Amino acid sequence: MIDKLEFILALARERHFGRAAETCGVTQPTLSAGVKQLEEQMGVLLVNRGSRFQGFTPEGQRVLEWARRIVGDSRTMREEINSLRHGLSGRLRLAAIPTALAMVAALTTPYREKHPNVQFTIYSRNSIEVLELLDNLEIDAGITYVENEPLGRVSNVPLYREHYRLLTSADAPLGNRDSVSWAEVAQVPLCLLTPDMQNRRIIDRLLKSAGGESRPTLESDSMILLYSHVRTGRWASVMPAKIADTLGLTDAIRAIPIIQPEAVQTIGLVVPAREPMTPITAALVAEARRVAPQLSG
Amino acid sequence: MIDKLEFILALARERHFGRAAETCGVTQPTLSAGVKQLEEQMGVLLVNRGSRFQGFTPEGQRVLEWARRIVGDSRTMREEINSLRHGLSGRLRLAAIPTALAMVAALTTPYREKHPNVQFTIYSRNSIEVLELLDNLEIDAGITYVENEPLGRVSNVPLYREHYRLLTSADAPLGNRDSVSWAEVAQVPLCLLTPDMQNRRIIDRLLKSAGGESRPTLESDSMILLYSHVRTGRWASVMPAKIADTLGLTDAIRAIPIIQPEAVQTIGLVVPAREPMTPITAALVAEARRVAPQLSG
DNA sequence: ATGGGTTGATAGATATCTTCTATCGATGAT
DNA sequence: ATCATCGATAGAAGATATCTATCAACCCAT
Repeated sequence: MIDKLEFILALARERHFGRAAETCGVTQPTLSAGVKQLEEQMGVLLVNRGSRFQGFTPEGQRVLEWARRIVGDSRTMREEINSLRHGLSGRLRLAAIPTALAMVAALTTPYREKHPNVQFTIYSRNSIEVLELLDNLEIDAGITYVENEPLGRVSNVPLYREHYRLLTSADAPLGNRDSVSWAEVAQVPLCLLTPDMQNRRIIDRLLKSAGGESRPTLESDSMILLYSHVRTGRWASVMPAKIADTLGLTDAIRAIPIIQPEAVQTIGLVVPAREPMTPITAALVAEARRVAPQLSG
Repeated sequence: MIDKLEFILALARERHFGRAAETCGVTQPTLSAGVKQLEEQMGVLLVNRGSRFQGFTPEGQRVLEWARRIVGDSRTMREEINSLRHGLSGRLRLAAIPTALAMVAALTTPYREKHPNVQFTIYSRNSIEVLELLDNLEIDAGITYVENEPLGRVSNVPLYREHYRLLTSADAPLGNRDSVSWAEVAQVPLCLLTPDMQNRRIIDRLLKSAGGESRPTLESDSMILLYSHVRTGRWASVMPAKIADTLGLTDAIRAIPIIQPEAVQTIGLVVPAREPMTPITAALVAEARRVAPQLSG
């Protein structure tokens, strides 16, 4: 039965019978039959079909909610029993927004020292995708903004606060300043993240409320790409202080605090709002609580 | 998979492979094989066996906890989907302590008017058994004391407060009084519930703290039996005011308030502490919240 | 000790269910 | 009109599950 519920989960994320079947490691007829069997047991159609997947019926959506929960619980149970025998082991799947990638190591490093048998898989995703992956049980935890856009069915542990810096060459127009305003930043051609990233939306909002407009010369979904452009000394960007520090800058590049307003965004760990958590996730939450005071600033 | 978890639940309540199998509607080898399969999947022994059932291993106890949850959720899901189609229908299973039996009708009657397709099964059990039945998913809700002995993993809705009366013939020693003390009651030969009932333990405690001792002439686990003895005019008992009122007394029998101390016990509805509840249970909780103010006194 | 009763495990046969491959019909795009 | 895509269906092969029958260990009483 639980495996049929996994079919529903796969179908929800793939929205396609064939692909859903593939991710479940079965053929498409098998998945079709599984869904159909669920429908017979429930006595209701769960999926609207018309020669292709057309979403879930209202009943299907409720079953989907339950499936998330039941499948999640059954995995947590297995993990818990496993931990009782072999200590903490398995794989911790994590997704972080690009601007937070640099600080993930502050979490994984002490974690690994305590639990050397846990392996990590870490995805770089935008904040919406992080929540989707969490919903679909494809990751155990996410790292994203915790106080802006709605989070949904998760609980969170604040980790640190993001302060913004103008990264620019020392000999560029604003290069000699000790601080700049958002209004001034709005005048500079910038390299920014793509608009699907919440960081970009935050910066757009700040620029707009300072009377400016966001007209980035260059967009990318990769911080590495933005950073490598800035390093040439010919481009400028707005980045969180923490990532600028981590990446390290040449002498010729300056990271100038942006004030007026002094904008701050909290980044935190998000985990499914369900008790109990898997032991692997619980240990990550504990670690997050431990390191948060050291990171904050 | 879920059906195997049901085997674990059945085994926990029956503590016997054969009987557990029977309640699951399978043969004993089938249940044995199911448990064994779970053990193989988990990689741990779940049940201590030595030619007979000897309880669960620590891992087995964890699996049992998860099984309660997962099986409960899967039933709730089915019920919820069913309610979406057919409105509220199915069976509401309830257990109440004997002293509360008389007031169950105050709950079931308005419930039935709103949801005529729901059928009821109502057990009379002691307070400990009520909680066990709840744990084992054998009932949807219980009615018992909510503030004395520990309740465990349940949430509760207070329903009314139990006040005690001495039921005795008008021409018996204390029969002409308007109120009596617990110390006085302790001198009277009483008909009381058996000591496995929390009501009896409460009364024993009250008698003892008034310097008396509990030496009931007659014990029974049935309120009907106690009541029928009192009605003869030759026996006395201590009962909650509510049940005395409901049963109705002859002219010759008086229900005398017992004061010093004026002892009060809260009775409430208890349901599994898990969200969401089955629609049938949720409706009962709503009903309980509605009628509680009218009952309290 | 010993025999009867009880308990859970095991063996083997049968039935059921599951999953696969192959193919079809419907739909939508070009 | 043609082609490609998608999900449903049919049929066969394989895997599982469940049953009956029986066994071995154990408990208890004599």
